[in-house]
Amino acid sequence: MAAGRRGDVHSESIDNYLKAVLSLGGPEEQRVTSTSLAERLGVAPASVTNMLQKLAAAETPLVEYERHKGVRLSAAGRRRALEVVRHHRLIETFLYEVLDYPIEEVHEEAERLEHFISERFEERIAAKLGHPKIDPHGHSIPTMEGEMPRRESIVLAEVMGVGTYVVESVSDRDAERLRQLEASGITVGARLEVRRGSAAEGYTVRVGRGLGDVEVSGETAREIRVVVGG
Amino acid sequence: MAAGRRGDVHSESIDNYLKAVLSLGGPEEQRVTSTSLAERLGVAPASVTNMLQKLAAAETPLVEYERHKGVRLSAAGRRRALEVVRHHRLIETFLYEVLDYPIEEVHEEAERLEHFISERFEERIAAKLGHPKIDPHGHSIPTMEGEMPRRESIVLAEVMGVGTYVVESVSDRDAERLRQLEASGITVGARLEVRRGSAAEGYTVRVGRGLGDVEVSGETAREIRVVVGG
DNA sequence: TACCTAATTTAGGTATACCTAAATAGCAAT
DNA sequence: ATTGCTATTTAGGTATACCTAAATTAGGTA
Ligand SMILES: [Mn+2]
Ligand SMILES: [Mn+2]
Ligand SMILES: [Mn+2]
Ligand SMILES: [Mn+2]
Repeated sequence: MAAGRRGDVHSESIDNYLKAVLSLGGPEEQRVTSTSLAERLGVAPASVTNMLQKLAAAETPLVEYERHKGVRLSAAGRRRALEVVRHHRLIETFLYEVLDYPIEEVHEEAERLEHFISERFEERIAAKLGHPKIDPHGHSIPTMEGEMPRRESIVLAEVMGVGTYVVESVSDRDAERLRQLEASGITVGARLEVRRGSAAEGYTVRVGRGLGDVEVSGETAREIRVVVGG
Repeated sequence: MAAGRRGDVHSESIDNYLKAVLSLGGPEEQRVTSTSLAERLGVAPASVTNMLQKLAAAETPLVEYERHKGVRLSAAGRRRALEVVRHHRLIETFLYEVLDYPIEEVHEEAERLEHFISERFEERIAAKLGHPKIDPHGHSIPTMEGEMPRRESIVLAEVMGVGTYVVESVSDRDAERLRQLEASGITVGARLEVRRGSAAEGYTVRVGRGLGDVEVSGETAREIRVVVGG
């Protein structure tokens, strides 16, 4: 069978490709390479090429693809990607707020469920949560209309020299890292006083009104976004 | 790849076959024919044969299969089937109680999500609901240990002559029927006064302390279970 | 016992989403 | 302009879960 006449050609796999293109393309929506997609999705590069060609050739193309030049999302592709991200972040918020999940467990569950909930489910949990704008990791939740509010913040790894910041968001990707950050108090909204460091050497920060200093590796600093002040 | 060494060979499809065998086999766990499975699952009989042979040939067989003689669940198959039924019924209860779904919409959503929630999700919604024993349609929720409490009740279609009954459960399978039953007050716990009828001709019943009589087709009567008294 | 029919199984396909290995294309340094 | 390497694509497979059409079988009937 031809999978559905009216553009509703979704699948868990396709959804994940679209999300990956959205995320790797960044705010400027740059073209994304097959290799980076392969790495992100944990599949072989050849599989990516295949899928991209399929997505580009669909009745309603989900990506714009040019051989050897990477892809970007089409309008339809972006719409679906944002819909799935909305699901993901609403589910995370719901698991955290309503079902009392530990913060580091919400991502994995949301990563699966995001593809299978109905519009009704989405609407109901949004209502139950009071139409939240931010998820438990500090990320913007796209609106029902498919708008993703942009927020101004910088990656901690870009910070040079001392200063005081507030944690805007923390990557949800690595549960173990999240657990450690949680343990040292580096959570959304926390005050961070950078004492010294750089992306190359890592940072020494003081958290909240804590007494001791905390070490943050350069790698971890790349997963934390902050805003100036505090 | 070989799908998983340790018996964890589940998939949405397999889960649905196991549930169907459980349900069609009845309390006596009779052998179930390919044809009835094909009908229930909406697939071709040949597809059923294929799947049954696969399930029977697995490292840990999920069914006992004999050519031309139907199947029954193995211990492992029954365990998984009951696990999925537990998911289904907990999800329905959750959607109904916590997310305020209309009763006739819970089944379809549960039918999908039952395959994708984690053990943690199961545990958390069970806790949130106070470890319920009955779902919104009046069906027993299997325990965490895989026990399904048996309840004594009869199908309304088996009722002969007049009498008073209480609705124990209503099939969740057909949303439209459920909406109509809801509208005429035939819901779990309702008092039913059977005025006349039979499975062949349908029934005339008085509901609760309602004044008017309600007609229930023989077909619908097969989807309602009642207990004597009220 | 031979026959008939309905249920079931076998055989041969399709589509999705992967994979490995073998081309090929882009591009940068000689 | 070549060379050489890496990124990417093509070609050819695998596994799952379906399907249709063509056997085959189990039972019951004549
Ligand atoms: Mn997440
Ligand atoms: Mn996902
Ligand atoms: Mn149900
Ligand atoms: Mn299901």
